[in-house]
Amino acid sequence: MNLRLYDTAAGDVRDFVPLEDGKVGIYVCGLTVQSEPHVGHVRSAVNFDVLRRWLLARDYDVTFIRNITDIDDKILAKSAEQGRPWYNLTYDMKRLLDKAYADLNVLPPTYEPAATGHVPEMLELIDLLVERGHAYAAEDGSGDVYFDVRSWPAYGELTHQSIDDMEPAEDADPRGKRDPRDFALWKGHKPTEPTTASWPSPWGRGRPGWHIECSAMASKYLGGAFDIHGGGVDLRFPHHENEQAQSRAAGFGFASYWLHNAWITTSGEKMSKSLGNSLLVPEVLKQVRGIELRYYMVAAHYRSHVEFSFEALQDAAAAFRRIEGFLERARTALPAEFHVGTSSGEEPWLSFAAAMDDDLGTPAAVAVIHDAVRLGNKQLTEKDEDGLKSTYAHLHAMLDVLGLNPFDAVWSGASGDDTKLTNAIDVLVAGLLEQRNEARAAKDWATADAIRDRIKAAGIEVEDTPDGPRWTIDGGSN
RNA sequence: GGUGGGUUGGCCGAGAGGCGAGGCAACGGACUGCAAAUCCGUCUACACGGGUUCAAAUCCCGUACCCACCUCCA
Repeated sequence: MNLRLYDTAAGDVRDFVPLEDGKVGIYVCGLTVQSEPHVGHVRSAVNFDVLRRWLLARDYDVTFIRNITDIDDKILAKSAEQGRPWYNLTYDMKRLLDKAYADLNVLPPTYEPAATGHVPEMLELIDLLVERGHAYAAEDGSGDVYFDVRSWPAYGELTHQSIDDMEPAEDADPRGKRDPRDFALWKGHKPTEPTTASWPSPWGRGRPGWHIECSAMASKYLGGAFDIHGGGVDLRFPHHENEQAQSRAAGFGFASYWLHNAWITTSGEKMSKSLGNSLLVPEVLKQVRGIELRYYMVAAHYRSHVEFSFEALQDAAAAFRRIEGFLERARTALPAEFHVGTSSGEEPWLSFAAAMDDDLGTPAAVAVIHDAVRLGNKQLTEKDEDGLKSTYAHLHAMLDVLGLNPFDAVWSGASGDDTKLTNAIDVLVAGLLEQRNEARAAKDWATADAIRDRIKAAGIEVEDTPDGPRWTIDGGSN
């Protein structure tokens, strides 16, 4: 069985064959750190995190580079608006972004290069493009350097467009451009912009254009040719088209596969257009736990639009709690010394793997997980310990691939205070449950139910099981 | 104008010629003092109009509507 991925450049699903056996290099366009991360922003990170985890599960040696863009027009505009240095804005936003990633169990990349740390590499690349006749300094003395799209016949190949069919941008400022579609590799410093946002170059002080950073950083950390380049659909054009054009014009092979994740929208429109803060990651995490939000994202295919709604989010959370509930019951039922091994060529792993190999078919993979949960619940009631061990172990392995294993240490609070608290509650609840048991033994149902209601009022759910009552804090363990 | 994607049941969300993913909700049953949880069962579908085929949600043609991108965007 082979992994197959949808490649935007090919417009179809292709067998994944890495350039070097057993190794995969991935470059993902991260965020421009100019505002607080909302749910839409983190989807991309979650989607590509799943890709990465699946490749790791397939025993690939994965190098995963995800950049941040920390200098651009918007950053300068916003920082000016907010009356603080641009580098303070980007630094703050980056810290919030890191927190959001961590809350969603997105693995840290191998490295996270920032544009401003790679100006020399970009200048080197621009120089090479000028030398090869694919770039030119603006003729109006602005200090800009442009990529010459007409000099690169393959321009448009990634998004299957021809230059002549492209609508010139309404606000295109022709300045010193030879063709309105030429794009900036380097932007000459403007007196209205802070000098801290400019770097020396052969063309005078200035700052990098948007696209060049990814070309420079990808080749620095992954080599001139690498396996997978990812990002949101909106980046296909112009960003990725331009990246590919300039890299290939410079003589690099660049990416073999292009993967693009779809949007999360609200009321049918892009989140960036939505007003209000309710979709910022920390806000959403007031309603559901990080693992539940992640489940919501993983349960949809990465190439499908997700129409965000809190109702759907709550449904997803309920579905996830079913999985979690089983795992907790199974863990209690299994001997404490039972350790989960690695998964192998058995069901349901095989079905799960087949789903994942099919262009990361997480919806089908999640269905396999639910089937396993149903089977496991049956094994639990039938006291089929061997079967239960196997199901439990497989679920661990599958959930690990999706980054959704509730027992993963990342989901529990950072402090050890949780355990203390749990123990304290356990002692208190145990006392009440003892009273309730006495009442039940005396068939005094009114008293028994009153005690249960009282515990419930504290947000603690009591369930009677064949092995006696057990309690859980409402809505999971967060 | 060009390019790409979509429309599935009460809701979410897969599938891509036959064998009805899955979850949530609802209903019935089992279990329970009652619940909860769990299990078993049931129900509501493929935007519209044609066509191809023994067989279409799936392929083809057309129509409608929606979304994204065309140099700020995850």
